[in-house]
Amino acid sequence: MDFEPKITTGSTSPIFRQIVDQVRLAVAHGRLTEGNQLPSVRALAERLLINANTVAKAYAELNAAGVIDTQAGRGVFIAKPRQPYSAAERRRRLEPRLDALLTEALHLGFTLDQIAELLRERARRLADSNSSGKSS
Amino acid sequence: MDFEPKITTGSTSPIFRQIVDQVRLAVAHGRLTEGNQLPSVRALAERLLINANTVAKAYAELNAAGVIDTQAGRGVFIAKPRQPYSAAERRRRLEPRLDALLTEALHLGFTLDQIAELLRERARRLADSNSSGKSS
Amino acid sequence: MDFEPKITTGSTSPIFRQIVDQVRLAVAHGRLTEGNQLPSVRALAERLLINANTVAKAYAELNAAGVIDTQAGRGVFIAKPRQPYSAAERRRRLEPRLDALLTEALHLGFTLDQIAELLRERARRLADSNSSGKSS
Amino acid sequence: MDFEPKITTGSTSPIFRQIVDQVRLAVAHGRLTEGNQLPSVRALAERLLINANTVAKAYAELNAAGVIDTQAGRGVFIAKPRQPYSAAERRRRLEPRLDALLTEALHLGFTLDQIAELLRERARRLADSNSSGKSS
DNA sequence: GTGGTCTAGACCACG
DNA sequence: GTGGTCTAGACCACG
Repeated sequence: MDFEPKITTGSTSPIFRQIVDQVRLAVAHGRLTEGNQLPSVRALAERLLINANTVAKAYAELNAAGVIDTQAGRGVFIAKPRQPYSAAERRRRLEPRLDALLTEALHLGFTLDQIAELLRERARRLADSNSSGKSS
Repeated sequence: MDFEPKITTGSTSPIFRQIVDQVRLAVAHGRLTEGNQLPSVRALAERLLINANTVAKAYAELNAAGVIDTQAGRGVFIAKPRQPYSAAERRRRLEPRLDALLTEALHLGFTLDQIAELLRERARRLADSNSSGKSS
Repeated sequence: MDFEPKITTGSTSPIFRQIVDQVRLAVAHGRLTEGNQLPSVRALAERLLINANTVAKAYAELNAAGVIDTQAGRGVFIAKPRQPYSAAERRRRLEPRLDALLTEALHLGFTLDQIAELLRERARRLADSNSSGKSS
Repeated sequence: MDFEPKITTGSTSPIFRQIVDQVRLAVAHGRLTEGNQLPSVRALAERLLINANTVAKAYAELNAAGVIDTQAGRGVFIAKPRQPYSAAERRRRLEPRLDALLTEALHLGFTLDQIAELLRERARRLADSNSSGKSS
């Protein structure tokens, strides 16, 4: 319940998406695991100084994606990890994001090999922070 | 002037972004170099059967990014390449996007090796679709 | 575009769900097929005398489920049929609905065999209305 | 009085509905018959470790449906079975639910035979979980 | 014109 | 107290 997302109001990505991404990241890092309770819609809205509907929208998306279980009247909990999409759908969902990343990285002047190496480096960092609990 | 972007009206990404990305990719791949002329806003809009405002918006973004020079009354040209960012700055800009991609991909159930392989596959496809599409 | 859902404001199921179900049913019946355009968010909201956000919520769910493709600035279209969920996830999603139906039907006094027979009968009706275009 | 519903707090369906459904199923299956006594609101709430209001709400619905008789100061009993609906009325009530289930299932990619098979499987499971769960 | 995001606030269902 | 639905209305992105 001490989950504390940070949002940036003037950012490129919408507030509800920042919440979704941070919950996913926290799950990927192992900071949130099955059964952990998230703050209530209203509590998180107050803490972040945003509208409760915005939090509700983020939670609805996480719910649809099977990341959290929402229990009306009880609260919001991290769900048992599952893999809802078919192999084809998973590729379908990842490819546009890969294309966007590639376009951006190539234009920044990175070569494909550099991008792949950076990717592995970030993945290691992710794995480390996962096992050691927290690192910066 | 024979630059011929391909746009997909039924795509997820906005038309203006497809144009921006394809110009940037062509520059990154060396298919468009300093001084090359691009079609005028109106010419490109007519050829692609899209709204002239959409092309204008794409060109405006490319102008602001220093990728092209719009010379009133003369035409639109690829600008002198500039590398305004230091190596550290380039990494700083790319890393959050890499992290977001990794989180999403790992969440979808892909392994790091699968992600790297898909990345190379998409890079091949992006290069192919851009180089083979020069004539109309 | 002549898609005309009927909603009941005092009903048990929320308005946005009624819209979702009717689009799905129309697709199942073959009355809506790939590429067909749906009314815009605002147009449908005006026609049904409901708030645009309610229609937007229905469309967002259909979008997430891959039933429609939403193109900002262009409109809403029936997507190419696809099967986004894994086999396990499909069962996971169907079972609670089967349980609810069984409970209701058994309490109404139907036997399991009667339920199964009724199910086939409704499926035939669905198939018929699909091939003949429209029936009551 | 040895009626012992099983509730799952982490479930999708509300607790009060789980109680209602289990009483209805037990009646439909003949495991509870006219005159059988159910635990009092408080007793059941304590046994299930849930709020007494939740049990009260379930009993209220069962009362309204004529499934149970609450006799103030005496207890809660299974009512005389009544079959208030004509055959036509029963079908009229079930069909829209069958149609909704079919639409959803076909949309998920199940064939009619698969749906029928799953239906029987769930019916077996519902019967088992109810009959084998009589003692605490 | 199209859809997307967000706020403010009401009302309901569930516990 | 918990989350869910809906309205009314502002503002933004895209074409």
